[in-house]
Amino acid sequence: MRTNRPKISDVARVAGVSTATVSRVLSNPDLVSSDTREAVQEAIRATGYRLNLAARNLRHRRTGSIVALVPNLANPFFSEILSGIAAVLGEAGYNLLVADTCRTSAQALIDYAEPGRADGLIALDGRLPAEELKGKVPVVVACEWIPGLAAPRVKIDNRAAAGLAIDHLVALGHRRIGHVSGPRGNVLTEARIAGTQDALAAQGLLLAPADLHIGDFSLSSGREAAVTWLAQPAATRPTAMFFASDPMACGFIGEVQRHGLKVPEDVSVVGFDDIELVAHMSPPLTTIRQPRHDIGRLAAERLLARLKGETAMDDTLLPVDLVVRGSTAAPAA
Amino acid sequence: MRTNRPKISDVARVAGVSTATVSRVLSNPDLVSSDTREAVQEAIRATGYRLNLAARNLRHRRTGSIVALVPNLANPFFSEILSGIAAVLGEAGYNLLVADTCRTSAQALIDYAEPGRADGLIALDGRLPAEELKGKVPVVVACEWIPGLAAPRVKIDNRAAAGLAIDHLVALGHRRIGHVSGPRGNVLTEARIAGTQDALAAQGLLLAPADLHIGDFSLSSGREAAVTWLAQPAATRPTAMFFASDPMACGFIGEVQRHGLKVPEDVSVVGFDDIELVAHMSPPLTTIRQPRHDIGRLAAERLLARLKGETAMDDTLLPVDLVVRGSTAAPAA
DNA sequence: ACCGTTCATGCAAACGATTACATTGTGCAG
DNA sequence: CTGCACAATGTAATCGTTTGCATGAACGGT
Repeated sequence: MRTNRPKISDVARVAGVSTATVSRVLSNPDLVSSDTREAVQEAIRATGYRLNLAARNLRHRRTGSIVALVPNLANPFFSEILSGIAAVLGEAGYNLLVADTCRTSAQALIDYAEPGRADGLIALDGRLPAEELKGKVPVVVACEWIPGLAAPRVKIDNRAAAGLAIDHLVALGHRRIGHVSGPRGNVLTEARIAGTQDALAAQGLLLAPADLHIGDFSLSSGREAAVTWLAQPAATRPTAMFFASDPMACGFIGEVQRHGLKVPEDVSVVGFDDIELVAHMSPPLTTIRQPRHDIGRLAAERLLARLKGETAMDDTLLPVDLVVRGSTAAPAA
Repeated sequence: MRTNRPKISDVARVAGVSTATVSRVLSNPDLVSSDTREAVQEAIRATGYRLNLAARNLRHRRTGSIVALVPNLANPFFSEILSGIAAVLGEAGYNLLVADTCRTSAQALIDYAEPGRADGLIALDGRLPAEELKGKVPVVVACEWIPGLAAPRVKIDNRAAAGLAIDHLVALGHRRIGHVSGPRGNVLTEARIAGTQDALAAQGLLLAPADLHIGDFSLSSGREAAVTWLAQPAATRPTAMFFASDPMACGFIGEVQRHGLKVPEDVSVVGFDDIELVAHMSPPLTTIRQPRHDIGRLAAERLLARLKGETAMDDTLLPVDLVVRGSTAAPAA
């Protein structure tokens, strides 16, 4: 570490003023006369001075960073949300700290919520312990939510989104529709299962227990669902499947095609998320589009507003679209 | 901001010792007798004391964070590298700061390299200005590299990787092979074009100017390459295409299929990166696998080693594999 | 009984900025 | 000419830790 980095007192000496004046030039230029201001700025240039953020933060009792807790950094779904968060925070002069909740110890995660570590926290993971987050830095939850935690939430209406998918399939003529969910215990999983059941019920249909597969959002769990589905007699298995994530839908389609069946002729498929690639597969995937970048942006904006004193705790619900592409069609006669 | 957060002096008062002793319990427990140590720990518990990192960092003249500069956070390719970086840094007790180079002003990016902001920097973007990074925090470059910057690099052998792809296609019997590259000015672009040309030359073949498409790694640029390719007379256009990224290969395949042609029957396709989804498309994509997670891990480890005093600046080259799947076959007779 | 070690602890000065308060100088009204 | 308001600057305390140095107690060897 260079020990010779110029500090504010060096600038002060060169400019022939006190450190207070230099500091004022830096953070409140109007308070100093234009003559001195220019002399100080010249001295800053001459010395190559750069502000030490740690010192400023200590004095201001803030850190200038926001931490985002992400369930899985490698998942493109989350990275696009992060991108939205980063855009807003960068503009506002905040640093973005990220931590992968699946690779970090529980204690370390809670420590991120300590003031002194970050000024605020955006949780993209609903499985964080509500109790441990109370009384620490302001929190906003995006996508998922944390039961029992009083924090603004930015998300979509998952039940309604599932309804869109089911209604589309029913309108095409499907009567037996299966669902591949996320892992048990995930709040999205429950909301989307409930939405599926509701929408089916509204049409006088039922989600048979055998047609509900518990997955984990990953490609391979979609493939496993395909194996089970393929093992059922063709006459009685669902003619359409609704997946709680696009990767699962892709895994399913890949496996089904490998067995010589065709999508959508032999089975219709609806995904969830609309990640970029699925529009270019064959068949292109019908799916529910989530405005991921906006979710990130809004979550960051809500958090910044809270840091400025806003106290509203209400949820923000973003609209979703059903994007109809080639993976859905009327069932075979 | 709670003003009543207990500080080290509160703990000291409760425990009946000096602040120095409390500090030693925290960072160097062996220096204090077990009696006092326990008293202090009890006082810490009683007061609910939590260390203020900003203060410690100020004193230690370090920040405890590493910043990663990513060209595009939303790109799954980078997010998996980030995941590797996060894994290593988290374990070592460092924070991971991320910034999106395409959404951040040039000055702001350079500021990240200031000591006081972060202790080190991992650049995933080769277009950062080498001059501006000199004399600041230690840097490691991953995937890409920055010409003129003396920093360890962690990457793959891009020329050799391109060679693997070309050799595979030639071995299948292809004689006219096209290449869709990344954007001009990107170091990977040049290396992969050179590798393609070298490998073709070694087989007595040539990359015709008309068969080199300049893309930008995105899906849509792959689709544009398909439009151009489709417009060429079927008899004389390339029978195989090598892409500098998987998304471009997907965009190409999607467009070609939409026009009723088949992969690999009508054209063989090789991608680059092996992102997770492409194994499940139809046809599954033949591609070059990059060990993304390992690239991230190694880059982080190299940086930590530099922070501990290691001075070696040599490059780390990671092995790549050709993953042969269904998108390549012998050309039609 | 004396003295040099060693061990445990305290005192106070850093780390590098910000800012409440004090001080000085200037202009202007009375 | 006096006094007051205000603008520009300086002085020094502060943010919460860490750590070099000093101190004093305990101990063992002679």
